[in-house]
Amino acid sequence: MNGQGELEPVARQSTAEIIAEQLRSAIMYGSLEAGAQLGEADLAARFGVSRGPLREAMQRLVQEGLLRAEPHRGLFVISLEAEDVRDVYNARLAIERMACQLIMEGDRSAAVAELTAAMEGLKVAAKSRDRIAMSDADQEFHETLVRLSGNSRLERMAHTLLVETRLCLDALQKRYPAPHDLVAEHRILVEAIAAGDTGGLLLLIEKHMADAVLRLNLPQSTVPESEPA
Amino acid sequence: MNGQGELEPVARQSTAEIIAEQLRSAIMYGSLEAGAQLGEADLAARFGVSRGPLREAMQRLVQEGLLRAEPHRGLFVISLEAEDVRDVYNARLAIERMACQLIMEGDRSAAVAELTAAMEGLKVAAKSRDRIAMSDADQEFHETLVRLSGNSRLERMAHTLLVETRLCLDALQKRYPAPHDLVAEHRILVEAIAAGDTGGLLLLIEKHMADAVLRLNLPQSTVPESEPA
DNA sequence: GCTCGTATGATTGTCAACAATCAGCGCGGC
DNA sequence: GCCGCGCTGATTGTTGACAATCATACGAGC
Repeated sequence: MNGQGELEPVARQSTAEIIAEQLRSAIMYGSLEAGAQLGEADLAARFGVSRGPLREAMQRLVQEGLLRAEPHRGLFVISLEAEDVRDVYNARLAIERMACQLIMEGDRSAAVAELTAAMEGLKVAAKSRDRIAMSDADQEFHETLVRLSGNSRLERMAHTLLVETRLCLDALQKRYPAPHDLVAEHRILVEAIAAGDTGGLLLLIEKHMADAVLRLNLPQSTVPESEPA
Repeated sequence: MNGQGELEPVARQSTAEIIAEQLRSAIMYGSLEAGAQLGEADLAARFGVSRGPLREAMQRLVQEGLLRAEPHRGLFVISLEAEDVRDVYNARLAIERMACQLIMEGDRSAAVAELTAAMEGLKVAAKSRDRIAMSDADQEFHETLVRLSGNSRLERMAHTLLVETRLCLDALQKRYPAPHDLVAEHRILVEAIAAGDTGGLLLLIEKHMADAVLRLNLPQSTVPESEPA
C-alpha cells in the first residue's frame, strides 16, 4: 500500500475484534448456518477464551445485523428472506454506486491498477471452476472497489453487506453465474473506469446488482433504473 | 404505525442495547465531547451497572465507528477532520438517495403523510429558533425519510451517520442554515415526492447534501453531480 | 384426552476479584 | 543537564462464580 521502510504505528486489534472477524468468516462460509443459535459456553471454549470477550465480539455482530439477539434466549445467525435479499442488494448498490462516483473523481489510474489485480484473481478462480474461490474473488473485487473510494464508512458498510451477500448465495444457491460471465461482468466495470465514462459506469453497476438479484430468481421490482430525467 | 389491537411480540431490548443508545445520545448532544476518553469505571457507575454490560455496549459503538479503540489504553469518542465530514455526507447521500428511489416506487402517499408530519416538527423548531430543536427536527426528518424506504439496513446505517452529522455541527459550528431556509429545503423534497418527480427528487437530495457541506465551509470537491449521460 | 401447574436442567445476564498493561514520576549514571 | 531505568498508581482485559430467566418434561385436575 504505502512506501517501503515507512515507520507507522502498528495496528493492534483487540480480542473482541479478532473474534468478531472469525465469527464473520464462519457465518460467511456457512460454518455457522443461517438461523443457528450460538451457544456461548461452547463457542468460548472453541476460541479458548472466556465468555466475556466472546460476548463483546457478538455484540459487534448484532450491531452489524449479522446476528439477531433474543434476550435471555440467545443469539442467532440471521436467516435471509426474499425481502432481505432485495434490501441487501439495494444497500450494496447505494454504497458501490457512490464508491464508483468517488473513484471517477479521484485517481482513476491507480484504481484501474488495483482492480486489474483483482481481475486476475477472478480469472484464476473462474478457471478453477471452484464456487467458493469464485465467490471469494468476487467479494475481493467489490471490497477493493469500495476501498478505492477512500471513504472508510462506505468500506465498513460494504464489508458487512458482502458477508450478507454470501449468506444469500448459500440460502438460495440457485444459478450461479457462468465462470466466463463472472469475469466479463467485472471487466467491463474496470474498462468503464479506465475510459472515464462515469455515466456508463453507473449504469453498469446498477445492471450488475440487478443481474445478481435476478440470478437468485426472486420476484423482481427491486432496483430502479438510473433516472432519465 | 400498524393497526390497533394487533398482537405482536414485544420488542424487548438487552441492557447493552439500552446503554449503547444512551451513549449515542450522549455523543450526539455533546455530553461526551469529541476526542474524550470513556473511563469504564466512571461510566459504569453512572449507568448503575458493572463494567461487563458497559463494555458490550461500547463494542457496539466501536463497530459503528462512533468510538475509537486503543487497546490497553481506552476508548475515545472520534473527532472528525475535514476528510471525515466529506465522507459522512457522501455516505449519507448514498443512503438517502437510494431511500428516495425506493420511496418513489413504493407507497408515495403514505410517505408524504409521514414526512408532512415531520415537516410540522421542523416548522415548530424553526419558529422557536432553538438550534438544538432545529437539529433534532432535521435529524428526525431524515431518519423518517430512510425508514420509509422500508430497508432496515439503510435505516441502521443512517442512524449512525446522523449521529456523526451532529458531531460535525458541533465540531465546526459555523453557519447554521437560516430557520426559514431549513424548512424550505425540506419542503421541496416532500413536494417532489408528492409530485412523483423522481429525477427532480434525486437532484434535490444531492443538492441538499452539497449545501450542507458548503455551510460547513470546507474545501468542496465533494459530491458529484447527477450524471447527464 | 387435553390443559394447566410445577419441577428440573441448561443457558444467559451480571458481578466482583485477579492479572496485565500503561502513563507518570523520581532516581541514578554519564 | 540529559538520558535511561525502575517503581507506583491507575486503568483495561480476563476470568470464574452467582443470580435470573427460559425450555422441557412430568404429573395432577377437569
